[in-house]
Formats: sequence, C-alpha cells, structure tokens
Amino acid sequence: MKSTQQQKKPQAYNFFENVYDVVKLIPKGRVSSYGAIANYLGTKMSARMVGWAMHGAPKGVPAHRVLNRNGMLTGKHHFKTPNAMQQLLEKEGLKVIKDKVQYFSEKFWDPAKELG
DNA sequence: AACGTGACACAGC
DNA sequence: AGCTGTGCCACGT
Repeated sequence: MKSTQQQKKPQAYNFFENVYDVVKLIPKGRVSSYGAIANYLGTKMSARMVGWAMHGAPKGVPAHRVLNRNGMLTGKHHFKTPNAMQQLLEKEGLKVIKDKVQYFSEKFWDPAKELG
C-alpha cells in the first residue's frame, strides 16, 4: 500500500513548541537567552531557531523575556513598538539601559538549571 | 528547487 | 578587546 503521504513530522515543530513552553515558564521578573533555551532543548548551536520560533510565538509567550546571551534586547525591533519590549521588562522590575538588561546575570533564568 | 535571510553564538584575528 | 567570519536550521521569495 502506498502509505499516501508519509507525514514526516518535522522535529522543528516539536522544537518550536518546546521553545514556547520553556519561554512560558520563565518567571516574571526573570529573563533568559536564546542560546540557553536552545541549549536546554539540545541544540545550543541553533540559537537562531529559537529567535525564529519567537517570530511565530502565539499569545501567552513572553518573548520579551528572551534576550541574547549579552542581555541585549536584540528583538525589540520585532515587537509592536520598539519600546514595548523594554517597557514590559521594566514593568516587571527589570532595569533596561541602552537596550540592555542590567544585572542580567542575576536575573538570568536558565531552563536547563531550573527545570533540570 | 536554489539562494538568501534571520529575534544567535563562538572561534579566530 | 572589538570586529569579522562561520555554523546552525527553518522559512520566504
């Protein structure tokens, strides 16, 4: 029988959903990085994919809590308004100066460490 | 179907 | 110590 279309479920889907799940788990007032999430998912080299995943992040995913490894709001430009990301972060008690989160290392939330 | 782009990260210079 | 180049993988044209 021709197995019609073998739905080769792309792992990416799982990857993306995992990303969303992890991001949703980021506590308020904390931040994480693309690399950390990617690393938690097992593909630390594919940090870019995490960013891309955010691009299609559904509602409820605090993408503003995800920054680059430098603690910089690299993705603020993709928000509704460039200031939205910073505003949200500041509203959560974080301090943002020049598009960079202060005390990033203290506020850093590592899924691999927090979730196991 | 191939090339280029992209919300990153790391090694090399 | 900052800049450039390369790797990664999926998506858009």
